[in-house]
This record gives sequence, structure tokens and C-alpha cells, in this order.
Amino acid sequence: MSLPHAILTALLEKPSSGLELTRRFDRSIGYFWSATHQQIYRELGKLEEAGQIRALRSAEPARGGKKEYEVLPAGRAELAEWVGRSEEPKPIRDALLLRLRAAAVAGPDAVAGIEKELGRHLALHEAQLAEYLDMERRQFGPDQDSEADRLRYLVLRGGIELERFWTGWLTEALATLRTR
Amino acid sequence: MSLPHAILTALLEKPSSGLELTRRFDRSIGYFWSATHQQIYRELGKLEEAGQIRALRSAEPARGGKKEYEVLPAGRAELAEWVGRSEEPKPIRDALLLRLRAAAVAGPDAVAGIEKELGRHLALHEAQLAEYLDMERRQFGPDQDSEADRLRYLVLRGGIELERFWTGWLTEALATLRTR
DNA sequence: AAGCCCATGTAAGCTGTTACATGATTCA
DNA sequence: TGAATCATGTAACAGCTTACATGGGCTT
Repeated sequence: MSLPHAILTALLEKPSSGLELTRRFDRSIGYFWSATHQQIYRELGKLEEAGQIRALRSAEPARGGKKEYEVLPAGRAELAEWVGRSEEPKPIRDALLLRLRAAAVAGPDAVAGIEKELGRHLALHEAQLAEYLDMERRQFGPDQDSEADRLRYLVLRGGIELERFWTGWLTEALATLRTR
Repeated sequence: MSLPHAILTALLEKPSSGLELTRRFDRSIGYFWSATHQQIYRELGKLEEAGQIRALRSAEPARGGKKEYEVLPAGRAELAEWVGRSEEPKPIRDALLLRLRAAAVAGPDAVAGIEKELGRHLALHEAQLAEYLDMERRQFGPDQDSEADRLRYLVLRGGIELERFWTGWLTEALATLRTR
């Protein structure tokens, strides 16, 4: 149940149309909460229905016209309430770890195939880490004065450390497999 | 599309009934691929239908009787093929990171509420890390001779390092919030 | 005029979650 | 015998993914 809150957050940062939101979900917000344009349009409809957001320049033609949305007070209140809500961490579902475990029972032929996949993932995570480090360098100076900036920096720090975990573990995994 | 492969892996490690599988998904397999008993029973039906697994002691009564399943050659082949298959890493969806980002726009009142939640998650991840370290100590000695053991140890190493990431980042996040 | 991108959607299907149902066995 | 637990399911729904549809504007 977090997609509506992700959208409310994005719209509070900047009122946007559906497609603009989609773009931003491919960049910043999507780094920790991904969504496709189909999900976003559906959810925008629900949020408008619920009176939490409102379309600007209202009377555009239904098809082909751009609709910008902004958050209403009810939406802001809902988001603030959600932020403080308690929720269990979701159990992990990671296909790569599962694959390794499967390789242990599927026999040695399977192990050769998985090595390539591990290397591919390593490259992807290294690229993501580099991008985060670049964002860190450009967007965050030595001192953040505003509370909001410090929170945003914390989120980025999470992304960085998570990618460091992946690159570290994948490197270790490849080294282990190669010395067999 | 990984649940059937998780089940095949578990059944190859040891033929089991639905409930036994459920138990094991709460322990070892579930540490990186969780599933409820409803999912498991549904999937067991599909796998049997597809000729990848088979029920032992076949003619037990439908209700209340225990059914043990074992993997057929077709199932083993499917798993081996899947292990080598290439797949994009799933985009991240992490509610806690999203919450922090939302807190940045939802105002300072929201920040107070989130601190408690961060502390709660920290305790959970510390407990999980301790459990993994205990497993490491008990199940894996200084030298793993068999390939399968080394793969299983790699998976556990992944779990350990992932929990270290969480405890480290959550500690940093709490420290940052408290010095505001 | 044809092809491309922008922008907003619809529809179908799959996966996962939550709530409930049913019979068998065990133990107080 | 009643309650708890074991064991296997059914049903309904929510969320996400994939494929396709529709119309407008811009370029060549």
C-alpha cells in the first residue's frame, strides 16, 4: 500500500502530469519505489476520486491532453499520517540468492551458467553505485542545513551502502566460484 | 516466476509435504524467498499437473492426509535450466526509504514518528544478523570441501552482509536524526 | 502523407495476501 | 467430549506486469 504515498510525495515535491511522474519514477523516486506508467495513471485516478489530489487546467480533452496534478490538504494529511505508521519489514525475495541455493542442488553444470549472471549483475550494481556517488558529489555539499536536505541525503546514503553491499558480495561470490 | 523453482530446490534438498515445506519457508529458504502455505499448496498442484513433481503414498484421503512430494526428472531439468537463465534484477521497493523521503516533504511533525520506526527495524535486523552469525558458526567450519557447501555458505554470507548493511545504515540514520 | 514521439489510458493475466473452511489427530 | 493442533485446501481480492489502444502534435 505504498504506491499512493510515493505519488503523493512526488507531487508534493513538484506538481506533475502522469508522464512526468513516470519519468521521475524512472529516476529519483524509482530508485527505492518503482512503478510503471499504467500503475501511476490508475493510482492518480483513485487519488483524485478520494479527494487527495486535484487536476489543474481541468477541462483538457480526455485523450492526448496533459493533466497536471497537485496535492490537496487531505492528501498531505494522509501522507503525514502514513509516515509515522508502523509496518513490518517485507520478507526478502531475491532471485539471485535463490539461484545460488538452487545451483547447489542442481549439479555442477548449473554452476558454470550462474557465474556469467553474477558478473552481469556486478556490472549493473557498479554502474548504479557510480551514479549514486555522482549524485552525492553534485547534490550534497559538506553541510546540510535544512532538515529536509538531511533526510534526502540519508536516503541517498542508503542507496549507496546498499549498492556497496551488492558489489562487495558479488565480488566475493565470483572469487569463490573461480577458485574451485 | 521463482516460486516454483524455490519449491523444486526445497524438494530436491528433501522430499516434503506441503506443511513441511511451509515450515522450511519460514526458516532457511524463506530467508531469501518467502511464501505462505496458500501459495505453496497452489504451486504444488501446478507442479504436479506439469509432471515436475509427484506425490508419494499416493492414495491418502484428500482432506487431512499428509502428502509427500518428490521431484521428477522433468522438474530437475527445469530447475537446472532456470539456474543458468539470465534475468534483470528486480527494481527495489523499500517502504522505509520511501518513508524517509516522504518525511522530508511532510513536515517536521512526521520526523518524530519515524524515529521510533527506525529503531524498531534496527532491533529486528540486529536479531536477524545474530541468527545468521549463529548459523555460520554452527553449520560452516573453516573449510568447505564440497561445491554445494561452498554455494550454501555464499548464500549465508549474502544474508549476513545484507543485515550488516541494514544495521549500519539504520544506526547512521538514527544518529543523524537525533543530532538535529 | 508517413512516421515518430508525446500523453493517457484499457484489458488480461499472474503473483501475493487475507480470510475462511474442512477433516484428522492428540491430549486434557 | 471438547479444545487445540495438524494438514490441506478455497475464495476473494489487491497489486504488479505485459500487451495493446487511442489521439494529438511535430518533423521530413
